[in-house]
Amino acid sequence: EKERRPFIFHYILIFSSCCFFVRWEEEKYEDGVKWKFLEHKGPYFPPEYQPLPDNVHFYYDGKKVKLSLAAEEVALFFAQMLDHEYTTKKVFRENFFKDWRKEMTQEERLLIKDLDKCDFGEMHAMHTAKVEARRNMSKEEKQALKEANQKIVDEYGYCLLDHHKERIGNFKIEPPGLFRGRGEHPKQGMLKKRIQPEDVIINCSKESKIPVPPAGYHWKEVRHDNTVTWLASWTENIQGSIKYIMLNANSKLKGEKDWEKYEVARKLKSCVDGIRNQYLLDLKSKEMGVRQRAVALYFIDKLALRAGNEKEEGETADTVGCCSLRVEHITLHEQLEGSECVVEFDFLGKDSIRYYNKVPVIKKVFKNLKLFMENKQPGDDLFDRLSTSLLNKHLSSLMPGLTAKVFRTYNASITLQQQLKELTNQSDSVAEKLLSYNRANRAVAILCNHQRAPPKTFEQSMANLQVKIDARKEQLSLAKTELKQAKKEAKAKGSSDPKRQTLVERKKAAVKRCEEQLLKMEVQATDREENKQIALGTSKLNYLDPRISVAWCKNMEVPIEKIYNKTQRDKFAWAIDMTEADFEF
DNA sequence: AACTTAACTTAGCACGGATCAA
DNA sequence: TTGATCCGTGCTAAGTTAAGTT
Repeated sequence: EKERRPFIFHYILIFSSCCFFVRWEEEKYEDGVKWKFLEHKGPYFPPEYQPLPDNVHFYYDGKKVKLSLAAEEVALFFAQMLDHEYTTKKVFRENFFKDWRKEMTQEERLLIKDLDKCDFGEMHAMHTAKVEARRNMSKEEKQALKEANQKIVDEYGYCLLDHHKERIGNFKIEPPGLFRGRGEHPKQGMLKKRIQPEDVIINCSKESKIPVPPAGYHWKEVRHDNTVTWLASWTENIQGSIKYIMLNANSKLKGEKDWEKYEVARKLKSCVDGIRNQYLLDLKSKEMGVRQRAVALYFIDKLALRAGNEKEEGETADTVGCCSLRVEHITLHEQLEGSECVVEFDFLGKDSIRYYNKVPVIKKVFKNLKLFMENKQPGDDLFDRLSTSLLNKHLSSLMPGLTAKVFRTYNASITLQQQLKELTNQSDSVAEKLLSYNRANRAVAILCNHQRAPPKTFEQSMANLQVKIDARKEQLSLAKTELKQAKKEAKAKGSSDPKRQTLVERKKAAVKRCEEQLLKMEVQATDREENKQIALGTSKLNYLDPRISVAWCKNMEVPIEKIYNKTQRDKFAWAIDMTEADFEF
């Protein structure tokens, strides 16, 4: 099936409408309507549980125990994870054991009372062997497996939305297993239950071919709601939240939404000065709530903090964003490392990623913070008169569509644009330009605190690269000597011998190629070192207006493939198609 | 409730060295 | 000796699903 991008046409109409007054409005549906026709095959269910073979056993207190099917399945979830740190954590083990016991028969429950007496060794070994066997499959077997998977994608991976075939993002029902919460999650280790067709709501057009549930089962519900974009949903048993099956990022619906997001952020660019002036004035307000709002906004704008919704205690890991900061998360320094009025932040943000930063702030903010912290305990809210809904309500009154996260998008994108301007030179090589691009990207990732665990093999791979660089240096000096030699010989015998001349040319080319390769590797080493703990992908995919990158590529004559891989080019197809070199965010 | 953002896990693939046939 | 191909390693891309925002 050929790719298609109808929404690009749509955008072009919107844009050209400024100049030509094209009647593009007809393209749009009435408010809230996302589609007129939606047809799909429903979600793909994970395979049924396969009981243990007869030669694999579970032992309790040294004795062989044949578990019931349900208990065995859950035991295997744990056994499979034995290599993982999770299974050493107290909370994880306790949650697992509690939920496992719920799956046991009365008899099993009476016997199995202590997780420490459980021996999952054979089950774990079986799992490891399976992983190994899979790795060692023959080419033919791998090919067969690949084809089988492709068949599933072909059948379940696409839907028909308003006459167009669209890729679905996640068409598979999440398989059962043990919940892997991030950070100190109070529910880690709990049993994430198997989803049955009876749990699944299907959303599609009335007049479409309704997806058929697996034989012998029924859907929970089939509905026809064209004001939402999801194709199927179910409620997950850990938090009781709803999971959705939605379209791929390269779809019209997602692409349009993405484009809108950046348009809102660009609108903020045009009024951010006024908004900044306003919150600077608000720092002096008589109303405490307004002052707290102003300080929070100052942080969100300056530091690109997330909004920070309140969270239910005991349901999730203890993490915070701006509005939910507590007194214990900041330390005030009148004087620190040569700066005045420094705020030291130390808290766990989304995914329990630590945010640590020392930031000089203006006096008024500093004074307000002191005031907010007066007579409070470490565990008290810093902004006790503020919530994300209050903050967002205020923001939307300043500009339609403005919310806290728009500042993150805006500051990320504007930073990229500035950094690219500052760091890149037309005369640089492509490798150097790419290093500059990555550095600009990195500045954004640091601003947004996008971290990653350093790769396990980091040190080794840096060392390997260094070895290669040294080898190339050697090669280069050799090539240079050879060039000198060739030149000498060419001169000595006079320029009449064309063979000598071509040899000189060839040696020159070799030196140049060698130099280029060396530079490329040295640049790569620098880039990798600087990127050790920084994740560039998140900002690239979610915060940086792709049109900035596309325009930069055009200006710098860098092929777009150098900065966006296939998936990213698909997702940003709209930007790649519409953006001219003179685009400005 | 619906949707975006996020890091982690796994799959797949490119690359370079080893091995083998011609 | 040379070119082809095999094979393991290490990295990137894709997939997964948790955790945010509105």
